[in-house]
Amino acid sequence: MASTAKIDPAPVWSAIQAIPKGEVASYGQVAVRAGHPGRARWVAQLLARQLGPKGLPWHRVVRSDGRIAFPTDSAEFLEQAKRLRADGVLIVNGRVTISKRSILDEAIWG
DNA sequence: TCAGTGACGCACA
DNA sequence: CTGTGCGCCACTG
Repeated sequence: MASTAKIDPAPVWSAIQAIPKGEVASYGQVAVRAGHPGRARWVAQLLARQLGPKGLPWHRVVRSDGRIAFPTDSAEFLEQAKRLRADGVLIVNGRVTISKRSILDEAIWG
């Protein structure tokens, strides 16, 4: 069989959808939640390819430092920052102003 | 098949 | 605190 055998991204979309409004999660945390620990880059790649369902709250996925993955001068950055603010998340210096990484660690699922 | 790439993460200075 | 370097792994051409 010549199947491409690519990993099923479904659990990844599920993990992102599971992020509560007003909170954010890191790529690594999403990867773990999706059952693929250490695949943070893979998760980022999926989003970069703009795959996944339409209503996917991709803007709630940030770096482990709470930093937005895009350059501060990028249009994509402004887009994500705008959406996060709409969710009630405050952004300062391109960084999510949440109690350190309360969420990035395990405040959500841990 | 091989080599390059990247919306990452972490250790170290 | 910031900046730099390396490792990681899946996908693309």
